[in-house]
Amino acid sequence: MSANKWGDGMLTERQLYILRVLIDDYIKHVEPVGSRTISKREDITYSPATIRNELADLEDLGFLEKTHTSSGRIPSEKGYRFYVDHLLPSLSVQPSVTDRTELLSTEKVQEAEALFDQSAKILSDITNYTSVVLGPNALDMKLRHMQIIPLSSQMAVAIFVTNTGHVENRQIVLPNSIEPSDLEKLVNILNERLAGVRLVDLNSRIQKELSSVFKKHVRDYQNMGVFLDQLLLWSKKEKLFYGGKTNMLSQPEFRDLDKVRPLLDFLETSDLMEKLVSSTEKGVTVKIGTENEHEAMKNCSVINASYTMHGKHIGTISLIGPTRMEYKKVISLLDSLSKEMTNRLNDFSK
Amino acid sequence: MSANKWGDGMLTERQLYILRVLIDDYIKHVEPVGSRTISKREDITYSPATIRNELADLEDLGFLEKTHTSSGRIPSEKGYRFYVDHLLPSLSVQPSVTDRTELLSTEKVQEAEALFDQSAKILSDITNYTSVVLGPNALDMKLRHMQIIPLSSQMAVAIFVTNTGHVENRQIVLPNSIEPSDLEKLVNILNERLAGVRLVDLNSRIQKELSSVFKKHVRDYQNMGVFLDQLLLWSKKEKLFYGGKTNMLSQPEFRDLDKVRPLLDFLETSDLMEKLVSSTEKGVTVKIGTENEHEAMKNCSVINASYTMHGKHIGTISLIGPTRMEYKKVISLLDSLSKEMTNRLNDFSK
DNA sequence: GTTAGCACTCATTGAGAGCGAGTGCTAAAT
DNA sequence: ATTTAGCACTCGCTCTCAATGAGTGCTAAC
Repeated sequence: MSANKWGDGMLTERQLYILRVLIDDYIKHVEPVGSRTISKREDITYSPATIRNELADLEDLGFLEKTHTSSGRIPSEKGYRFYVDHLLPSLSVQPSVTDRTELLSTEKVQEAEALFDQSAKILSDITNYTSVVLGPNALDMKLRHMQIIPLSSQMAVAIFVTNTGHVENRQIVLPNSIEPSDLEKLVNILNERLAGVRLVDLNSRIQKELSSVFKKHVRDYQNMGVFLDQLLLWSKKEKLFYGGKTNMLSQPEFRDLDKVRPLLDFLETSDLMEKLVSSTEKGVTVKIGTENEHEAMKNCSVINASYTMHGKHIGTISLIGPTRMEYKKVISLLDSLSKEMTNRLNDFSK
Repeated sequence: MSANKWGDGMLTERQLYILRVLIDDYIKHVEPVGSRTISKREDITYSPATIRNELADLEDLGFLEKTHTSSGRIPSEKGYRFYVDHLLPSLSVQPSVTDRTELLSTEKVQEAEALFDQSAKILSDITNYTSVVLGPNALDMKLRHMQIIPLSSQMAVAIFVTNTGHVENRQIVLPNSIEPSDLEKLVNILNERLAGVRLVDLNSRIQKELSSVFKKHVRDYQNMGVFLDQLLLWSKKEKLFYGGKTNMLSQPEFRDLDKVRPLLDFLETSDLMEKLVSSTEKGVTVKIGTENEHEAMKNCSVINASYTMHGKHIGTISLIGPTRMEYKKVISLLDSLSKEMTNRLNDFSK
């Protein structure tokens, strides 16, 4: 009789099996599972009483919970964690799933933004959960070309094109002192010297390396500092693409208004969302319940998968649903979808 | 005893007064209002029985409804319409309201987009309803400058700067045949000839006026047509800014999940939203219930106010809430907020 | 024209009974 | 030493029923 190590004790094969069956059933039917239900499965040869004993043990070990004294069991957070880590069948990709991800390929998705948006929409459609794509941080991209286009004597638009074809722009106030010829020189210097530098590094690079050059070519250098700060000081902005924000409403565990409200509010106020779906690890990661370290997410699981460009992790595609998620289906789906995104992205840059 | 014309009949002063009091009360307490409640007001000198007679008449005239045979009255859609058109006290601006709209001025709002976003957020915060700002259609702005920046031998980014400082950009595929010098010529011609033309009109203008010029200066003119279409064919995109999307959940009439769901879904799928909050009229307009001509909005009112630039209507700021809205407060608020937005916008372009 | 009085309606609330799915425990069977 | 049958018990859910109370419409009197 083989056994697995987990925490303090061991689990017998039978316990493992019962735990798996119970969680599968609960995920499917969203109702506490009793001993009779489990014993009815044709591949189970034990009586309800035996199952009950095992269930009591599994509850003592912290894998299961009861909703009230005489109810069936539901998985605890620890139970889900164990299920995801040790009980998930090998991640075979269902054919039906790959069919759907191919949608992504056939749709005419010309630009990266559209790809992210499409991906989020498709993912939430398939799963009926809420999906979030964290787009690449444009400021990590490298400068290809910049330009300043005057609007009036005082105002101008600064435009930055990155190597990925992304365009950042901002309105700036021109210093009174500056002359058109100086502006032109400035832009030329920046383009010559700073091509290939990440947008976010532009400002510090200038401070370090280019002050001498500027002094030589540009009049009124002291005013220039303020201007350059205005031009190159970025506020971090990563773009989030959502799909199925209201899908939470169809999850039976959130039937109650007071329970969905914090969730939906959380989805709307995106400043915390970024942290939630950021992932430093490659591949698919699963965070269950309180592992997400946010009150509103305590009954949710977040699954992240990262996509890459030229082998570098640049963003994530995530799924948010109740802790009782269809992990089996969803993990493999996210895996293949993130790979598909990676492929498509690298096609763009050909 | 004076009277007002409305539909087929007349309403006595007393009826007008009772109707107003009832709607005020219902808006405040969200519960059917009975004759006793009305008669208790100190400025009412009649007994409940008299009120009942009047209420019965007002119901016959279609201004009021009952939820069941022995309930108090609630306003009908027609009732609200009459209330908004004839019973609203003169739109005096509450001091508390102006205080809040000044927030807009003090916040450092540098760009138009930020202004719209801020406005939507502030509006929904004050009112606890859902707000939507329909941004100006960038394609109606005039071309200030355009540029094509190559990314690779095949791909390039086209950038269009408008007179308002807005930047539109798109990735394009370069025709095989085109030479860098030709591309430069093309851009020069476009900038010389098309400055001041609305983006949306660029393509047709070229077809009409510039084909001869191109033939003279640019080789391989036949391929150029496809390329220009790709470059200048816009898909309409107007930007929507939301505030308080989940505020609907705190409205007592939408306590029920099945009732909010369609609403929230509607708010998410924005393609119909644009039509809902578009308004050709200047000033503040109110659409009540089914006047909005969308199933999901049948129990909602939409209040639109347009903001302008150089006297031209360019967008709207709107509020979506239950038909039982605090019209009094909200209409004057929207009026002043839209004016404030107009001021701020015109400050930008100085 | 106004109002007091009264019968009537209907949504809401709470108590109590019955049901059923589930448990834990004990003692017998394997 | 396991496994299982049997049984008492718990708890949530649903149904019914009666009481309550806010409201109405109508009629007859003021």
